[in-house]
Amino acid sequence: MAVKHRVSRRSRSRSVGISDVAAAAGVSTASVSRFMHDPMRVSPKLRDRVEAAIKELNYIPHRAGRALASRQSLIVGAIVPTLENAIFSRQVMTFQQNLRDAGYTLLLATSEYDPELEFRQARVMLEHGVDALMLVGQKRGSEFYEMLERASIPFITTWIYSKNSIHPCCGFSHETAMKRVVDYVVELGHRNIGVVTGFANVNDRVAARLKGIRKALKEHGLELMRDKIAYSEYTFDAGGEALARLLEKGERPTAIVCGNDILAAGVLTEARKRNIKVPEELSVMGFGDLDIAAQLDPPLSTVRTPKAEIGEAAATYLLNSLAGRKTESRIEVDIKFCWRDSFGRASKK
Amino acid sequence: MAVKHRVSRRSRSRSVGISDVAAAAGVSTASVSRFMHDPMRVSPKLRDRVEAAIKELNYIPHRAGRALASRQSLIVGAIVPTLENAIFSRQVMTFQQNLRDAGYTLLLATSEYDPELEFRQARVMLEHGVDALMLVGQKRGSEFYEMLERASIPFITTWIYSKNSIHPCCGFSHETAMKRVVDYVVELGHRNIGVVTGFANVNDRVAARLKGIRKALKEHGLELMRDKIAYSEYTFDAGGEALARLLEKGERPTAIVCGNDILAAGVLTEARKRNIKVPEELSVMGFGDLDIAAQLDPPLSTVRTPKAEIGEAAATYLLNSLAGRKTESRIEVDIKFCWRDSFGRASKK
DNA sequence: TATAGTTGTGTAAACGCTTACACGGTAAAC
DNA sequence: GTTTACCGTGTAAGCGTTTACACAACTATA
Repeated sequence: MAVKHRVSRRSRSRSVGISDVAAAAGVSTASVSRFMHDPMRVSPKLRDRVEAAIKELNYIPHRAGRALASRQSLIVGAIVPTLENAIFSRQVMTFQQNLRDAGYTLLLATSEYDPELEFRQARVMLEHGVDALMLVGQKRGSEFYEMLERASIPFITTWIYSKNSIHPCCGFSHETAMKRVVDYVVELGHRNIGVVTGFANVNDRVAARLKGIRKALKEHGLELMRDKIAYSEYTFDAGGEALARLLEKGERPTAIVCGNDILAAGVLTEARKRNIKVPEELSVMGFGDLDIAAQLDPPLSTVRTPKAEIGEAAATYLLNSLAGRKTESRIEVDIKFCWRDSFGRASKK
Repeated sequence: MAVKHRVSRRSRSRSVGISDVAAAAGVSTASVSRFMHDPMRVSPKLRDRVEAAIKELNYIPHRAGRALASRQSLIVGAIVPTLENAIFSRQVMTFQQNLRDAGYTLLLATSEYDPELEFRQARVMLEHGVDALMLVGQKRGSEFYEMLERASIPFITTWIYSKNSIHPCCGFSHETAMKRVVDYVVELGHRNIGVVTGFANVNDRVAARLKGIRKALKEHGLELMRDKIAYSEYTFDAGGEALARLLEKGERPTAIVCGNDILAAGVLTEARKRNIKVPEELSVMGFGDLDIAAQLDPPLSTVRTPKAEIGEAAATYLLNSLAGRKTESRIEVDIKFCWRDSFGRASKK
């Protein structure tokens, strides 16, 4: 004969729940739930009553409850190295917009190029029950992919493409891109080429670009000497310093190929400081095509990468997977070579 | 005599839950829960068994369950207008890092400067049960703030500051900042000043800056004529076009004050295109101090805003509130005026 | 008129956690 | 040797949803 009486056991105030709405409208919670998902599934009479009750109570459904019961959170995760690089912030923005239009919300984390941190963040995302996950690059330990496997959620790796990639991917071949750049650079008469790049050990895209450079040079009977490579952080100043280091050693290159536009801009500034004429004495090539590239003086030659397209394609792939639609899991996007004034023929000595 | 037997009613496979771990370790779910939160609260023997079971089963706790039971999601939301503007991406990045270090995860949305969209996104965030929320600016309908009030979660508005702000805020006074800029501009001899700015109707910061400009001019007996203002989208090209419009009308200004660095960069490019010498014939002032400002030619004068600091302070405020610590809810950050080569004395005719 | 669908609704179990409360066992205090 | 306190653990209710199932009230069909 135990009379169950509800005691507020917590200090925190109970919020308005579906059962309150149901009570107020004089219907069952099931009906309210059905109304929330598709108002047309309930009778007009009931519809009005529920609608009124919801308004009256300022009811806001709680998705944690839904997530638990329906086993989907309507949250999608993304982990990118940083938002300071515009290529990623652009990608994330587009990604988010596409998710939102499909009713999903974005859970975002940055890895700061730290694999361990990336792993921890991915775990947290799984704890939050993300329905899908977007990542950057593919280089990570097997335990990472095993974890994703166990969670059995769709995921995609971005800024990377290979037609026989094991994992879903969306991007382009950095190796091929850079090879084509260097092919053309050599064609323009450059033989002494310097490289300013990010650190290859933490980043598979950097490594792939270097590989492309080496490959192109080799085909032309050239070689990339160790002292022609300057590794650098992704900042303007570091880019400038990298050029400085390159200039200290041996004969001055006639062309500098950079890992991204930030570095290239730094190189440009440093060259100006040193009164080295670009492109007459030194040609400079960027990578990525940030919006600023065309605003620099001289306008920077670079490789245009479709940041927004990658974000959108990644979202589309994941949404398709979630909806059970079959889609291509290896998506190649187009890049475009933008030859602007910062790059010219090799100066004849 | 109804024997309850568990039937898998769903196609989706049940994931490993706390009760599985409890069963495997031969303890109660309560103990597992206690272990998860503070391993030292359970005996060593139990600790080992639970630990083993967790590893064995690859148990990943499900935060939706926790959120429901404990009434906190460990998620914090942020809504910014866009990530394309580096000031916001920088802010968001720092915000996220600080949250992460405190065990929270970031739910991110963009409003695209659309109040209605911002409202919808905020609602979704509340549905997701965010524990706190970061916003940009203060201009929004009362129903927005009422909704937050009802949810009774801490929130903060950023990029805005006033010592008698109703809402918690973190930023600086755009009005004062711009007034000081223009005070100095006038001091440098400029009388004919053009303004290139974003659209004021959607954005309280833009409006405040314009107010500051007007105030400064008025104090010096000057007035901002309508045909000296060019409204523009936040892109390089639009900034250039805005300058073009300004130049079409009346006497050419000796100085252009811009609402942000993107616009200023566009102005710089357009001036170069037109062979207008900066700063000899035309001085240009930006706002915000993006990293690129110093890389432009000539280096852009601008107002340095502490993007990262705002993100961090916002996170700190919210985390303090969540922890029940008292903190200042109106946070003013410092700005700095960077006078570089793009700005000089007014040319004497 | 009897039968088979169809439609709309309610009931109640489940989702994976947390936590108030109860309880037994050991240690400390008397 | 009793009393008191504390500590570690288990029990079970509850957090706010969804959804399988049952069932009643219709409508269409034979």
